[in-house]
Amino acid sequence: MPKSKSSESQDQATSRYSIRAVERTLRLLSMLSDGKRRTLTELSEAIGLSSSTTFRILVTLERNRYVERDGQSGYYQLGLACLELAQAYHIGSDIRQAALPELEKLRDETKETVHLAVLDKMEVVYIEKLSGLCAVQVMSSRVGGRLPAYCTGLGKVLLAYSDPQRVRAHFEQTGLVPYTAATIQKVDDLMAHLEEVRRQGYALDRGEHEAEVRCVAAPVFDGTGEVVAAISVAGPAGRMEPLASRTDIIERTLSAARTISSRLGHREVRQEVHPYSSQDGHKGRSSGLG
Amino acid sequence: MPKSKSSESQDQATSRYSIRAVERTLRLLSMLSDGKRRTLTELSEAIGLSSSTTFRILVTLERNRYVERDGQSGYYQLGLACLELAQAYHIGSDIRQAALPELEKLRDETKETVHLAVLDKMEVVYIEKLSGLCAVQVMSSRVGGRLPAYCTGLGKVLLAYSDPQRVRAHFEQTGLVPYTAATIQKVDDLMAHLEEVRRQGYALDRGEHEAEVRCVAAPVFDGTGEVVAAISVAGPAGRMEPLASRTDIIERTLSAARTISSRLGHREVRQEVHPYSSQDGHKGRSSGLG
DNA sequence: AATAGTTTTTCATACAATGAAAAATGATGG
DNA sequence: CCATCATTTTTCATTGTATGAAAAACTATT
Repeated sequence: MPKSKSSESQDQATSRYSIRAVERTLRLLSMLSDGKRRTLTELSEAIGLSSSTTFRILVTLERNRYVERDGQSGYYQLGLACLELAQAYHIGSDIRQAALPELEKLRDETKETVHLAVLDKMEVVYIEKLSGLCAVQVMSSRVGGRLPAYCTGLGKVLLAYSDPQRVRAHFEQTGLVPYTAATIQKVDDLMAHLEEVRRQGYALDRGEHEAEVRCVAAPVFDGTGEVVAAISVAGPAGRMEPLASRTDIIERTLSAARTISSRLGHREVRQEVHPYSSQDGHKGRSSGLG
Repeated sequence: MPKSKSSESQDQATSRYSIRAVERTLRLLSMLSDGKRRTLTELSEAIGLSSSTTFRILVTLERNRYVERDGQSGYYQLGLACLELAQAYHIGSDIRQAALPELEKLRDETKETVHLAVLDKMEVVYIEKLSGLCAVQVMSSRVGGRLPAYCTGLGKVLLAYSDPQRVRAHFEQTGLVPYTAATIQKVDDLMAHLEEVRRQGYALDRGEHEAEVRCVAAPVFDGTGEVVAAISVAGPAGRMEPLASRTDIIERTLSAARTISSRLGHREVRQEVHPYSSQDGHKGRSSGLG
């Protein structure tokens, strides 16, 4: 058997104060975060640690219900404690607290699926999802799930209020993977589009990630004027088309976003629809937009 | 005798293979699981470690998004990674997968809130919740949340199929805290009630935890014949009363539970009657209705 | 500006985490 | 049924790393 050729120098930027054992543990957890079951051997090979060390980490996690074993088969998977953490995250999240009532209202008004999301490492992470009242659900989104930012309404809004330099640098490095015919594929196009989104104050998604999905997304500001989240209304093309003309949906989405923002302490200095002569191109300060 | 003469005073039952640093980390996480924000000092005092150690744990968690800091205020709270873990837990959970379609059907049929839960350490942990279609929600249940088992429909079902010895021993030690006038308060009463629940094949809750809530719960079996979960339909007293006469709801709940069980490989034949206390079939049989 | 209360950093040391390898367990199949 | 292989648990010696103490850098609060 070939000794795991995977470079164990993978510990890379282990920052000055982080604890190795803990770091390894968290890596193991995130390794299990695809929901697949794995054996000890698989895990220890994947993470590049000896089976004894991996075993001890797993024992510790198991004792605390972060992983559980599938009966006698010996397969490991995530455990109950993970659910409890998520609940706690939700309880502690101002943003979600502030948004929930508005999201419900928005869902009831539009009958479509509404989302709340934040940006992390240039990806969209869904914080909340309220499924639409009509018929079948086809949205692939999940609370806690990640999607690329550049091809979703939520993501584009969030990117639009991020530092353009960083955005460009990131996507020039990673590239823009096309999911549908509508996916933006060139970084230049993306940057131009983001500027427009910022000018408009909202983003539209015309099936850039899932061909049949259309969506309207708007930014949520906090007390410091930063964009901390975004909300969206999404539905099948059939009901949302033509998107730009559904000013009712756009208006309601923007309105909900404004309400949530104000609940987070955001003072509307001016309307967000203003020319683009910013002093500071850095963080998305709404006052700096004008 | 193992040579463990070491004083494991503080770290209590640290099992043979668990890793101290990891154990501490997980305790810190569960400490944050009430959603409250805390400072480093608060946390280090609460967990009984030096501020430097606590700091290093937190740094490691933060790097991996398991905790985040509330701006400059320095307050720590759970982070995004927690959400992702929960999503992964759901994906990997057979039980939830098997149950979801039936739960949706049950919700639509009854218009009430339906739950899926498992037992952990004599507590009910909610795995899934689908809110009722009618009006206001008053249920305090949350996915990932815990409630005492002895005063909820789900809990009573799950206890009814657990080892009575253990159940009795546990509650004799912890006692039965009364939440409402209807809460069972004596262990003997509880045990007698559980036996009945088992005979019936389902449990009713007449406001034993929340005065205004009524609920019907039924067990879910897996391929080995074990009860691995329970489902319930719950709603306000006004709509559910008189509970025992709502045979429609009871029937539908039992039926859904049977379908889920069979999807988990449970064979309906009454083969695996547990050795002790072998009354009549404790399967989801409907003879005991009314 | 001075003080008190935090959070970060440094540092020396003990001991806890680690990999290797041996023992136990379990699966396969001839 | 035993022999073979694969995987999981346990043991063990070693070192490196996690740790508490204490000092330094910050932040309020007055």
